[in-house]
Amino acid sequence: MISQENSSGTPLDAAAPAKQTQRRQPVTLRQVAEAAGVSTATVSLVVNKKKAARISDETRKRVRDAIRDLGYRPNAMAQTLVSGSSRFIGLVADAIATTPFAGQIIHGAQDEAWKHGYALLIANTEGNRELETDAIAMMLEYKVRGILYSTWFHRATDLPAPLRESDFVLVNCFSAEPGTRAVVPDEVQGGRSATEILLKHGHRRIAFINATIPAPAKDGRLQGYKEALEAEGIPFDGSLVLEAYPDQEGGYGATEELLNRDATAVYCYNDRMAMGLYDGLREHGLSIPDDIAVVGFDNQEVIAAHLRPPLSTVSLPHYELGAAGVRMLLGLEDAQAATPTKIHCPTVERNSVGSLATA
Amino acid sequence: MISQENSSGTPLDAAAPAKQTQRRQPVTLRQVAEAAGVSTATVSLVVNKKKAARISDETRKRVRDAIRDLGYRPNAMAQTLVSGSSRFIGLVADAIATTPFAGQIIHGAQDEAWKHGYALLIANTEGNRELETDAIAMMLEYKVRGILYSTWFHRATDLPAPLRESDFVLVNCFSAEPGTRAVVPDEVQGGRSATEILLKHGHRRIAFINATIPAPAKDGRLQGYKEALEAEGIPFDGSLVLEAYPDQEGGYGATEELLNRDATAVYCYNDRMAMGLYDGLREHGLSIPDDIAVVGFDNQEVIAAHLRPPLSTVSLPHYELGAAGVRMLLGLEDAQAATPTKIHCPTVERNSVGSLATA
DNA sequence: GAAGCCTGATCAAGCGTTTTAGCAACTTCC
DNA sequence: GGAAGTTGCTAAAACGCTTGATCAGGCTTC
Repeated sequence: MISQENSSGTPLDAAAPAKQTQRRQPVTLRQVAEAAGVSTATVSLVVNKKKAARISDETRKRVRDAIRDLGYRPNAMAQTLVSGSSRFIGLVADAIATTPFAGQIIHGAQDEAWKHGYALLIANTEGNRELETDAIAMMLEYKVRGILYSTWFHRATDLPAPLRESDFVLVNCFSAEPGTRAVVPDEVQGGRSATEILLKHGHRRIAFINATIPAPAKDGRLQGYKEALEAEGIPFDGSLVLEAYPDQEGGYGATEELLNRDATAVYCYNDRMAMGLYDGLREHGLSIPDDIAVVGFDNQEVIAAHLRPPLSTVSLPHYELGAAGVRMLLGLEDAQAATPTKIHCPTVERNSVGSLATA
Repeated sequence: MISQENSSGTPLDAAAPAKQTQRRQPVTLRQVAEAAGVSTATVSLVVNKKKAARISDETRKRVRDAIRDLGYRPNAMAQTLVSGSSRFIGLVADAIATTPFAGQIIHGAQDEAWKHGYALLIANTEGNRELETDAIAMMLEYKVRGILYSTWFHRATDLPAPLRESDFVLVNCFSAEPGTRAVVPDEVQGGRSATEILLKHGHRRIAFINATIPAPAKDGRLQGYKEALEAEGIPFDGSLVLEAYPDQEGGYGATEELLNRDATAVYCYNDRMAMGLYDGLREHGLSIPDDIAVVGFDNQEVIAAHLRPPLSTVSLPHYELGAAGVRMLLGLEDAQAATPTKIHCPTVERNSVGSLATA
């Protein structure tokens, strides 16, 4: 039986199954040094490829051989101890599993972090304040370089107190407090783009099914809709703006009302509403896009790309939000002084608006 | 301008924007000790609530006051250095953003890990072997307690070499290598359950649209289907088993063929196929569940719960997989010797099978 | 041939904890 | 009143690494 290198005494260890493979005690710098017949300082210099250091090729090789033979891996904890700050970036998210959005934020943040040699330390808090505080405390104890505080939908947020003890950037949310860096989707531009897709296809009477729930997205997307119409010289007609709960049932339920409006096209607050609307329209024997064109918002792949017909929509740039958050945290990207940095929402054109004729 | 506590010299620091709030240099044990007029040993004992330690209430209070006043936070890196192993569990995933599944594994793993005082260190590798190796190396350098290696769909996998240097558990995948611990969904039981939903509603002629792609799920779900029929004394009829690509288009495309089979119910390999099938059936003017009952598999919320009618399905227990993986890693749950531990797939009944009469 | 300069390496301090051994003072006990 | 305990606390080593200071020896240079 192999002895446990960790006998620190959690009762867990007692129950641990036999090791799947003999795992050696971790090899230290000192052992490498001894094996190579040099000092630990020398090994350290070789490992870290310090160009300033003067080490002969011969020694360098001896050290490298020893490292390889022993399977040495630096102890990042020890390194961090001396350097004072780790290569961690913390990411606290309020809903990792319940929506596909957080996943993309994580993905973007992780890619960007890795690019700069950082690893992500993730905490899922489900919006629970106490968990949040604990998570941030944990991150602070691990001396993270900074923290990304993210929400699954774009909204205002109160900062948890301990966040201030660290460098931080808000992702997909923002705070009223001055001087907080934040990165959010450009809802207004997104709304404009969504509307423009329809305008481009010649539609003039475009309905908008907005959400009932107050949110930056609700205001922004409506604002964008108005701007797009205005740019085309089409007067805004409030009767074309409906409201419904932003999910499939809401979209489905809005069908009747929509049909009263005599629109040739409709822009839905999100893809889920569009999915419900598809069902409603179909029940009325209407075909998309011939009888009515539809665009959504969010680009939830599993929905938008696979509806019949596939849904034109506008992407929420979650990946980019995560990546931009990391860049901002690392000071690679300037944060505007007062307002959150806005990330472009790209359009994704599919067949729900008709053949892709350009205006 | 506040001086940077981290002047370790990444060029990034130069560009860092002014701090959002004055952040003190981290407070150390020694400072607390000085403030309280005691030794660092005493502070450490108080912080760690060692019951064995004999500290007077008066001293204890002085120390606690100092901790509060100074806003002391232990340096986890230093703690790890002395204890030899961190409170991290690594999780490497091959597709964090592209599917909703990994999110749930993370969620389950994180909850369970937190419960035992561990934090999750996450790496998204998109299946890239090199990234995987790097990620595992990073985790080893941070002295993780162990590593969860997970895939987004249930499959066999080759172990990346460095994984063996750590304690590890495979999640949602398995290896041919003997003695590797793994936790996977119970596909056979899932297939049985899916079929049973339909049997329970009185169906006897049940079609199964299986996937074309080879996978444990393909075999297991078919096996379960057969078992369920057999238990009811219904002879297996191979002509009732179709195959299609496991997505919406596949399901849609299978409609015609399905209708030739004269089945009163159909069990789809996954929810996405069911979604496509819904469209196909509707185009034929058939109604669900009256003309034909449908069940899916996976319980992809955004689809299954919101189709019209909502889809009965079987859950892939991703949350449980993550949680069980952690428990197994910590030795809290026994791993069977030879085969992966199988996690139950619960059924989720909705209206796509008719009113919920019990057999 | 001494002063100075490279070159290639080592020494040793220090990062912030934990933890064991031990010390001083006080109490108890006979 | 001295041995034996008990109580409350501290000293110091150790964890694995980085890094500025230092050193030994050989080579130039005048």
